[in-house]
Amino acid sequence: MQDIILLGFLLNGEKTGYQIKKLMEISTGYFFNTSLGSIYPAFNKLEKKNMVRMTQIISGGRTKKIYSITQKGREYFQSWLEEDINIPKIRDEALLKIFFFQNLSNDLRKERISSFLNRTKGRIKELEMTFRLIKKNTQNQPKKHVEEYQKKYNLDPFREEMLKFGLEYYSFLNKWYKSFLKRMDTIR
Amino acid sequence: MQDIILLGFLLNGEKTGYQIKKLMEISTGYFFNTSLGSIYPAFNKLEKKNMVRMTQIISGGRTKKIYSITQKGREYFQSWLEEDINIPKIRDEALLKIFFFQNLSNDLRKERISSFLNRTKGRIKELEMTFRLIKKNTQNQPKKHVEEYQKKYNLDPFREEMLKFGLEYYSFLNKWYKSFLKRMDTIR
DNA sequence: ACTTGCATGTAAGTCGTTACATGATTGT
DNA sequence: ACAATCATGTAACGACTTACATGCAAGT
Repeated sequence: MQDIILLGFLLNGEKTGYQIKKLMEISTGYFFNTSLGSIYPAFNKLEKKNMVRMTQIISGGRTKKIYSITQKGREYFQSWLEEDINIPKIRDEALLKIFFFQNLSNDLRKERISSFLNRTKGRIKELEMTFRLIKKNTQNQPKKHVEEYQKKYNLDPFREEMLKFGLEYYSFLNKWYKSFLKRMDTIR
Repeated sequence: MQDIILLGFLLNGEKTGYQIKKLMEISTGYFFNTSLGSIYPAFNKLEKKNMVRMTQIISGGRTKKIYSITQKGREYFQSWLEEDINIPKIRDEALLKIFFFQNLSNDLRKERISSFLNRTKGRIKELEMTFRLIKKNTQNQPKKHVEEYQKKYNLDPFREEMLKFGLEYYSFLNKWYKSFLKRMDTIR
């Protein structure tokens, strides 16, 4: 899966590992993120498998390794994309904690859920900000500017959909935990 | 986290690794599951750390290793439980696939989402069945029977809540993907 | 002068899975 | 007889993360 996202990001233009990391943070960040310490070795492996091609350049005194996707890489990515979509495994520490909540005092239970709620609200605000930024840069703007912006962030309608999904997902979480907090006292 | 769930399940009585695996499948299964191949080594490590105590018994010709939690294990579990709840990382392959949907034909997009929807419906039905089973065994039943049942499955109100959460979570997914499918043709 | 960001890389460790291997008991 | 379930274990591998290590460039 690590490989896939690297290949995917190379589809619309060559990039360095560092660039991809930055792109991931502002786009797939909330549902898929990976560290630089795993991106670089991953690229080395992909190069050995002839999935990507590397060009070393010197830009402003800095050495950069720019990767582009090969035909083989494209085919590999495509076959992944065409596969059936697996139901996500939710490995959720929060749910696990609540599963064992019988062993926690009611006061601490409420405190932890409240603080959790605050952080999900923060997450929602972050996503809302990204969304507003997109809208601002794609609505009522000269076409050229919009295209530049979309190219820079590799934006497309489906990626926007994913942002919307994130927003609704965290809203769902927020709603559920809020009502859970309310019910808390009545739960035994 | 692997360790934590093992310790947590030992809180209400000693168990074998195999038993815990079975319990996991019917209770935490949809949000946290782990393989036998990692449970056994995990127990060995926990024993070395004096978090659990092992008693080897022979029951019906079979050798079993029954584990019980120690004081040290209890403390370790408790300190985990009392910690702040982290926002879950959703590492979702489904979302990643949709993120790259621009590279898939509209026909395949629809097909994949439809099949995905069918499987989430299956998941919902599974959870509904478990839920009905609980209700059947805890409502209008002699008290003794209910207690036995709850003890067997380590049932408590919070664990029931987690089942309800799962149901609502998958319903949310279902709803979102359904509307996504409908919108599909209008998305570029 | 100093901090932040750009840019890459390695080593150690964690955490987990799948596949393989064994063997007994229980139900059909 | 045969399949399913109970019961344990190991080996190989995979996929990461964190911490460490280096160094230049740009802005304040």
